[in-house]
Amino acid sequence: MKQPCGQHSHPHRLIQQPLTELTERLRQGARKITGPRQAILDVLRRHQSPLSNKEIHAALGKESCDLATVYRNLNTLEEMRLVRRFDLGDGVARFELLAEGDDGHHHHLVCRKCSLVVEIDECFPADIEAEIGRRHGFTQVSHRLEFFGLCSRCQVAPKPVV
Amino acid sequence: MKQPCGQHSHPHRLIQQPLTELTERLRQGARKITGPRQAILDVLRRHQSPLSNKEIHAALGKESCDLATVYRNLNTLEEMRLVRRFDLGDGVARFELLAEGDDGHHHHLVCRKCSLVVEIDECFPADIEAEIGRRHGFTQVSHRLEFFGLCSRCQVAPKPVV
DNA sequence: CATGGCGTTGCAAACGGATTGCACTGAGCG
DNA sequence: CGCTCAGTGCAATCCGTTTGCAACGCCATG
Repeated sequence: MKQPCGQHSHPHRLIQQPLTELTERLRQGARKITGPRQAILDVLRRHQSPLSNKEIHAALGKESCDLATVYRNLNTLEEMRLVRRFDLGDGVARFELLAEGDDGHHHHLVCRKCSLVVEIDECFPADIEAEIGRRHGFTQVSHRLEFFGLCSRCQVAPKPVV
Repeated sequence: MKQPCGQHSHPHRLIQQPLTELTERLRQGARKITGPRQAILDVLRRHQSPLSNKEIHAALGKESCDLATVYRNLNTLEEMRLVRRFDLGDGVARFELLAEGDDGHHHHLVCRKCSLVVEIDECFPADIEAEIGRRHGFTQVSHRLEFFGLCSRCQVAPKPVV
């Protein structure tokens, strides 16, 4: 079913432009540019909505690797700030590609039925965090904010459309 | 270690005032007033911070019951709007007692190190939800908002104080 | 272009929170 | 005071995620 990772004959084909920059960032962390690593980043590059480990694993084509490797890599990539982790509240971690220099701060509007995810611009007045922190003696305050609702499709269709 | 639930000799002792009201709401749902049920509500009544299933189970004294029963009861109680479920992002569900008529809408400020939880008043202008929904074709929009930071204790102490 | 170290991978086992099937118990109605 | 069905204990199970270990392979260095 799965095949060993060392066997792909064109290891760099999927990486298009950001190879240099990517290589740079990987090297800085004493990280290696492996087949699975590239393939995972490539899957994220092709999707706009946050993807779960399992979804990413399923989307890997012939470059597939073990699910555990997907987990490990996403943890690593998050550490390196190449991806951002989202918690949509269903107990499944999802990830988005993070652009260079981008702090990736935005929120999501999630459909309760079909889990459709829309990116949201709205956010807090930034000073509220500091204010809240000061009021309660906290520092380094950040926040997590997600909206939930019923998307237009699920309002009419009683059955979820995945 | 655990003892059967039927053995407590004073089944109603812990319930103080809200027995009538509680009984009312339980009866309406064709629910029974059992020992574990009372004990769980009582534990929540004695705490202000949200508690996990495991914490609640540990806090049950001689009224203890099976952990599975704690899970089942909290699901039931949430359904009945007697408690509110919080997701603090660590993959563990936590619960707070919900007062009669209270919609329980508020948010938390959580310490990243020691998991201290403080209740927060700040929230969104209510119309933002509707606005966001309208803009993206969603209805019934709600939100989840949590703040994370370093509490005053953990700012000085490098080690978490649980 | 060969070599070696260490970061990475596959595989399987384990982990932790949560759920569930089943037989038994007991709350509360008539 | 019985009957009935919600509730319970117990153990098995589920699912997302992590981890131990041996083999592998990326890549800095010679």
